[in-house]
Amino acid sequence: MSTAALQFEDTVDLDAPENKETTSMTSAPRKGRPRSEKSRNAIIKATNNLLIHKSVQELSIEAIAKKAKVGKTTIYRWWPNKTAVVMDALIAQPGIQSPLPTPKNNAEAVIMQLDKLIRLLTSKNGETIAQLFSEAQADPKAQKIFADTFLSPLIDAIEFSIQQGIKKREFRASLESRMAVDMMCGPIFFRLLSRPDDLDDDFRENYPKEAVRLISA
Amino acid sequence: MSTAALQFEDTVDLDAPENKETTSMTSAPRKGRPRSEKSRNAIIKATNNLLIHKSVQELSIEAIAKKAKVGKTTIYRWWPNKTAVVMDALIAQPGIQSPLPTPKNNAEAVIMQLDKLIRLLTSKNGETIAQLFSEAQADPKAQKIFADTFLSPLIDAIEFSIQQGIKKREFRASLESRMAVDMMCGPIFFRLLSRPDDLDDDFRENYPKEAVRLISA
Amino acid sequence: MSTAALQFEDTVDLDAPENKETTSMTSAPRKGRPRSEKSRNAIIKATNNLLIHKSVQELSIEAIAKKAKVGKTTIYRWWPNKTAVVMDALIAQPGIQSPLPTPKNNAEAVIMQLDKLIRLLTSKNGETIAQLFSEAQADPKAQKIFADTFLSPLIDAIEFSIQQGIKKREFRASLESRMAVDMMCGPIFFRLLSRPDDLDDDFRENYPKEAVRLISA
Amino acid sequence: MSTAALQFEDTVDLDAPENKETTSMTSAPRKGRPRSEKSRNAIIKATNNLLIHKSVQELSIEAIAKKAKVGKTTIYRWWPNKTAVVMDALIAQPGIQSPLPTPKNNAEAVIMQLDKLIRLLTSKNGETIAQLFSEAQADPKAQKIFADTFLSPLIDAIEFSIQQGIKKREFRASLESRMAVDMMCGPIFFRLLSRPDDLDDDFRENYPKEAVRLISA
DNA sequence: GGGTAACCGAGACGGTACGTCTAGTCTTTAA
DNA sequence: TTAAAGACTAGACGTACCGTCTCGGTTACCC
Repeated sequence: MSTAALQFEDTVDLDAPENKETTSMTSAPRKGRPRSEKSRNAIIKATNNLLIHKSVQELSIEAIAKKAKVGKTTIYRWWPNKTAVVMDALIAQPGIQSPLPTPKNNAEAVIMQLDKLIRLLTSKNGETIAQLFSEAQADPKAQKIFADTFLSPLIDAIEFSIQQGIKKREFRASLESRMAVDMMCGPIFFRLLSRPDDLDDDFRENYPKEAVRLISA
Repeated sequence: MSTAALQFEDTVDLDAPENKETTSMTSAPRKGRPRSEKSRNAIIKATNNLLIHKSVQELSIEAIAKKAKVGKTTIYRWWPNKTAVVMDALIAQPGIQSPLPTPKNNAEAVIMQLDKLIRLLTSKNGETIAQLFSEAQADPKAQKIFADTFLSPLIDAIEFSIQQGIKKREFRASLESRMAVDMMCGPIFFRLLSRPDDLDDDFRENYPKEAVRLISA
Repeated sequence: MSTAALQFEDTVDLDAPENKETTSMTSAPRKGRPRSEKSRNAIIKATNNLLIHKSVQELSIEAIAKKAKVGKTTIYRWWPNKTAVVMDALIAQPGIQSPLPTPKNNAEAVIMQLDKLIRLLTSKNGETIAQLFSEAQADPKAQKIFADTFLSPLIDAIEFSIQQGIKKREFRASLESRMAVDMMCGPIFFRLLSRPDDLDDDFRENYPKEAVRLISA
Repeated sequence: MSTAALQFEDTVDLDAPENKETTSMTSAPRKGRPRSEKSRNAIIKATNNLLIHKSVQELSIEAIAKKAKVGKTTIYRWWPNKTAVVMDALIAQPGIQSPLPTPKNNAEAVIMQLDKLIRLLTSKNGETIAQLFSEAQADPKAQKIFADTFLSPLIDAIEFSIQQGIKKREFRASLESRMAVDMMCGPIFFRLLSRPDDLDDDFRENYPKEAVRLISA
């Protein structure tokens, strides 16, 4: 999904999926009227606008269609459900994917990645992401979309750094990388979901260092 | 909320709240027809039965009322929302609260508490709890209910153990107890929500010890 | 529309119109891509197949297009509406038009025409015709198509016979031919629409004679 | 359904049906909130208002609900389909049922009944009735409703007069009453459906007499 | 022991959104 | 150049629930 080699240039690489439903990269000479890019943009924009004042749960496909001046069918044609639309809308926002500066070692890499994650979840989209994460719980389809589009790229990158760190003896050799990832990211998401207000500057300042110290050799 | 002194006898004490909305323990000689305990039980039972085949999100007040042969109004009179009903239904299940044996030190206490938490989330109710946690994201009222009824008792108990541990020099002095709690519990919930299948015996075996080791002095 | 002279050779002449929208008989070397006869046949066939299980009202252009594996536009380009398509599909069925034997007088002519009409409406297409007649009520365009293609040829022929009969003193002189036609055909259609089951052999046997007797001198 | 004895006082007796879906005549102590008569009236009124500018086909349940400020469910709860609503709306209009003066014989009775029928079909509701008649073709449920509510009362009354007339030797003895009814009513409905504009004063003046003459002894 | 107050079930109410379907139009590529 | 394919906007369909309301009835307490 996300090539580790690219991690610091396009860590979260949310636009990579090449999801055949939403993008047509195939050069097959498609017949008929092509998908309207204008409609797609209108839908994404409308969704983002509505998300400013509403929660994901309150959001309705109907409202998006109305605001985007688009037929409901057009939305259902290209996205399987609300979660998928919101996901795409989220990704389309500028600043979601920003490259990280090159770190001097893997500890610093992880710290930077955690810091970035916290920043992301603290931003005005944090709440939306939390809601998406939640929404996904009950719907395996949505869960897969969330995992593929958002969670995996993020986690894979961190895992890669940790694996590198273990190899280079920066981190403890006894570490299982997957559990290490959970230990790094878990607390952040737990705060997001349980006490989002405590996801503050103070936390962003201290947590990454503290966390990385725990796994350092 | 939950007195720390009781932690090992009734740690999770989910039935304690005496929420004035759901129970009337006040001995004030209320007028009128008293609440029908039969109806309450029917509702709880119906909810639990429905939860076997449906997710919390799929569950509807209407369906509960129908199954319990109860008027919708009766549900709305006693519970503010679906989350509250499900919560009560969950608590009513046997085996949710079980006292823990007395630990020989605070490290062991935390390990036992984490183990218990994992067991709880791995049980057949784990999924329901995850869904409740999620559902709560969009609705502050539900969030408060979930926190008060489930999360706080649990976390407070762990925090108490950690504080004790810090005081007794079992745990690192530099620790902020709140963050330590997040570090202990976060990874568990993160797995629950992101890769519930990895919340397995192996994890239950290893994680608590590993986690506690990290904060030990 | 239908020349009276042809009445007994091709009374109902449903395929006569040479409607420029539906057929291209002009030998002018039309430019551009020629109309696909394959598509036309597929549409007609699909329509007839769908009519076996569905009423005209339940039939949709969309369904026809899908079944015929044809774009909706292709249908819209060649037929103004559903009624027109169904009409063409009906006509394409074999056995709709059959010439009548030469009658010995106008009374017999009318009887034969009524008998033929009843046979037509009793056949497996009778129901479809009734539905077309109905469908036309709400849509003037459809009404015109139905009248031109089906009703007028039929009625004109009967009216012609009646006019001849009046002239030859076979029928009462006081008769207004238009009203006489209504009196002949009305009861048949009324039964068709109100109690189609009563449009039976018995009726076909007795009605035409009875009706003609009423207008005979 | 319609007692013949009442024919001239309440010939069409459209409000008789005592349809269990729409009226509750049973003295059973009904549970639950009773049906809102206010809503029922609002729906009927809205339907009639909309029918002024729209055809039955153009009419939508949604539009009725909106105009009547009523939930769609409320309409679906009490009427099986659009046809039924329109039927009830039609009946509710004043002047639909008007008693006829006492006739001096059965011939005059039939003439008066035919005249009334033509008047009814010529009135501003004529078009709606034609559309209902049509709409009913494809839907057996609607057909039954139309027959029971509108057609039967009307036809039964005429048939009764004809039967009386036959008994009293006013009409030909060879007549089968059912066919006679079709012969009387068929032409009227045929004109209504095929050339409604010809359903004019002239026709109303002449047809009934002409028709009755045909069946007179 | 009658009155009264709060409960109970049932179920109708006005609404909102769902996901599907169809109509008729518009915009491409293929013939 | 036109045909054909298929995406487009628009909006109705009938269903499911929401949270509220209004019934007739029941069950306690309080005078």
